[in-house]
Amino acid sequence: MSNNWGEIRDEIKRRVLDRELLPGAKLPSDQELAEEFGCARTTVQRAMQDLALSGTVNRRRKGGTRITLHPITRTTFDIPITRLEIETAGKEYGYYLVSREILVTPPYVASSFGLSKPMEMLHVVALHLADKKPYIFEDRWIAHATTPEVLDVDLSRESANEWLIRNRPYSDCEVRFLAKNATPHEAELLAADTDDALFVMERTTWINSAPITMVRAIAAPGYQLVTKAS
Amino acid sequence: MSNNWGEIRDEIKRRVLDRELLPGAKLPSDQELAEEFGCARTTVQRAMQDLALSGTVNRRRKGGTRITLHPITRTTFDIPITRLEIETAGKEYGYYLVSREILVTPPYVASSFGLSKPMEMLHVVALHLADKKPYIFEDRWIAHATTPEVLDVDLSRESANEWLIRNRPYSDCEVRFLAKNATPHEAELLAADTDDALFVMERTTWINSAPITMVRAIAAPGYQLVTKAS
DNA sequence: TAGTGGTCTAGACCACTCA
DNA sequence: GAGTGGTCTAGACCACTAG
Repeated sequence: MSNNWGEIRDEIKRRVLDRELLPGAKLPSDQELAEEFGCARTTVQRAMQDLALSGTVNRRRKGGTRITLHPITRTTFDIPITRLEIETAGKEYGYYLVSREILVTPPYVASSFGLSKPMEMLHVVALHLADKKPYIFEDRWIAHATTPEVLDVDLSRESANEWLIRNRPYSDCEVRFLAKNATPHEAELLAADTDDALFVMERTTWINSAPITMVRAIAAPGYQLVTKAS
Repeated sequence: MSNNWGEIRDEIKRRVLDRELLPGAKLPSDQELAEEFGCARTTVQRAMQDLALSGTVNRRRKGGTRITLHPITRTTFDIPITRLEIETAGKEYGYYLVSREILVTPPYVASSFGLSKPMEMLHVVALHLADKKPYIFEDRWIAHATTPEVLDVDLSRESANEWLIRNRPYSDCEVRFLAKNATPHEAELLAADTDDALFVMERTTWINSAPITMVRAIAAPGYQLVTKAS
């Protein structure tokens, strides 16, 4: 007799792990499970909501609940502010503004925003340091047409990322992870060798389809993104 | 007067995007919001559950609900079966078993599993092809002590990944993303050049702390992982 | 210790979709 | 058309924690 939704979820998970329920198997209806567990249907619904969210089961009206046929690994990454990531690791944070200028967007930036024409944006290049060593190199474009106040910010003291997070929420965000060889310039800034494999995180954000910023964050050699999945 | 939870969620989100609610701002209690929106408290609770899950707000008993002070980008990746990923992209899937042998785990594998001592595992190397071109190179260790049936599977016809997914659910999974330079061997298999930057996805899975498998999937040059975030 | 969020119940109606 | 999941209500009690 389980009367909390977490126990019901765990019991269903156990049946999957113990192979009592195989991929594709159909579960009883919520109503029947409620009777089995001796609880209200709402409670079963809450457990099933969680299992559906984690990808364990698929639910369809009239079709019922089934164990996912082709399970996928669903991973969630929280990408923090770089300063907090470094400080949380117990290291000393450092920040260095490399350049700041208004330029016309090159094609790859415009296309990332989905713009049909190039436009002027604020281009900011900066370096984040952990214990005085290069950690992440940041190449950022900011649409000052959308956020004009950013032109008055002293970006040599505070990273554009932190200012934007406090002052410019976004409605949409696209994230890309990839690998690239270090250019001589990147190698120099990151204390790496030319052609070293570097891990790159790109993010583009919009507010109601108006561009806000696009950033390419290039990590120093050895960087890993780690997470636990369900 | 909103009486469905999605509308309430969207209205709160709108207030955040329009900067009517700033990071750190305290929201009225669920009870008060229920009166404002003219609905039951349960409905507000459902909306808030969603906002908390997406990282928009923080909720604490007695402390109330606040707009997240340091918003983070929370991204969710679904890592599918490679065959389905290729077929979904409308390409022809190919699979080639490179090697299969029982070996003692090298230190990096044992430590990834959290094992104190090395143990014998099945080591499988395979290549996934998209339209006859190398797509992902897979280097996998399978704990046949946990899953002895895998020794009888013909891994030249079916990838170990697909067999495991159908036959060996996991309770825990750790995922790592990183970049590495191609070794001569990897370069040859992936039709790349030695030292090309390659994107690597590593996954280690357990069932109730017993090791199942660890895989290092190395993608051909140009591979990107893309997702939309909230 | 009092306020706030988390959960459960019992019942109702609706929305989707399978047969 | 009927079965099943999704949502809403009104009320209750519990669990956590800020002041």
